[in-house]
Amino acid sequence: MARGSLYPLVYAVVRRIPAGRVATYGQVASLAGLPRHARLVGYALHALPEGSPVPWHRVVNAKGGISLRGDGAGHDVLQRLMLRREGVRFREDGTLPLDEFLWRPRGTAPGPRRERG
DNA sequence: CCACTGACGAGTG
DNA sequence: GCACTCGCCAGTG
Repeated sequence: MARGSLYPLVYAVVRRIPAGRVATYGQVASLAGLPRHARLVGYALHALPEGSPVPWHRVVNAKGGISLRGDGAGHDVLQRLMLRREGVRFREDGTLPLDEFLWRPRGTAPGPRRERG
């Protein structure tokens, strides 16, 4: 894959994330065919403009937390707000229980699968 | 072109 | 669980 064509791949995967679920940078990167390129995912989302059809707020780090830095626009707070509106709950630590809200596309199961609910 | 930085992840001690 | 290190690619000076 030629360099520079990675962004569209990342966006395509992020758009596949259903509401009420979250995905990690590494997971998105892997699904986009870019394993070990978690940084690229974050960088791609960083380049996303406001009003973009890409649900960037559904992407979190492997710790289930918001890694956003001080954008000055409060995007870090916005992400948590957007997720809460989708039914996602945060822990007191400010992190997310990936065991419950981690997006699990068919076939892949990066997290602990629940048996018999 | 080189060096540093940046929405990260995994391994080691 | 925390701190340190390496890897990966793109952007800026």
